[in-house]
Amino acid sequence: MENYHMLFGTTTQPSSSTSSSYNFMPTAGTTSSSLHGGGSFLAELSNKDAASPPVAGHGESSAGGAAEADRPTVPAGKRKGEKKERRPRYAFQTRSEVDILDDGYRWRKYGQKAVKNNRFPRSYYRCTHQGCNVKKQVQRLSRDEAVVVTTYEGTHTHAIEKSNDNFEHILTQMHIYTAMGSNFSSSHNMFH
DNA sequence: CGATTTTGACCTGCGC
DNA sequence: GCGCAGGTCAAAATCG
Repeated sequence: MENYHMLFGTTTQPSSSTSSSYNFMPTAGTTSSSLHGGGSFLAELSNKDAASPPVAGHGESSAGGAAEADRPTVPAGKRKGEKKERRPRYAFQTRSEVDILDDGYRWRKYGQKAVKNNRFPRSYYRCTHQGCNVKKQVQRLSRDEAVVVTTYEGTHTHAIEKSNDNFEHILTQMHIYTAMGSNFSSSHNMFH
């Protein structure tokens, strides 16, 4: 059914090249102002402890979920002590008409859930590359449906297979704002 | 035929 | 302790 694949060409805005504008989220909270939507999102990011849940993330698939036929007695996740390296989190705000931005990587959608503060559902994507546990979540602001917030979790360990426009270029340079709960010392200034 | 998407169910963490 | 919110997985369906 969905046939919309690429991209910014359609549209009403001939704009230049890619048209989308990239805006990094300010840590200062300029957007908070009195908006609940924006504030909420920021608060969540900074509030998250990123303790890395032992849930089935890697290692063995194990029975994370409950199969309808069998009731797993195994509680998902029991690894205690395992810390695993922390996953860097990058949040980007993009202005686009489509939620799915092609950054050059292959993403497989693995879930969609609606958030409370947003009328639009949040989509969860995962890198299909083997060994690349990078996750990406896309969320659209109900306040500004034109604004799409993309949050990247982890870092790609493989090179981009697609050399789209300069998107990758920008993405590569986008590693600026890090929304983490324990590792965000430097990089305070977007422009160093 | 394979890969990917879609939807529902289920689990975990936190708050109260 | 229960409920809410968010996040993930799994099976089925669909597209190419």
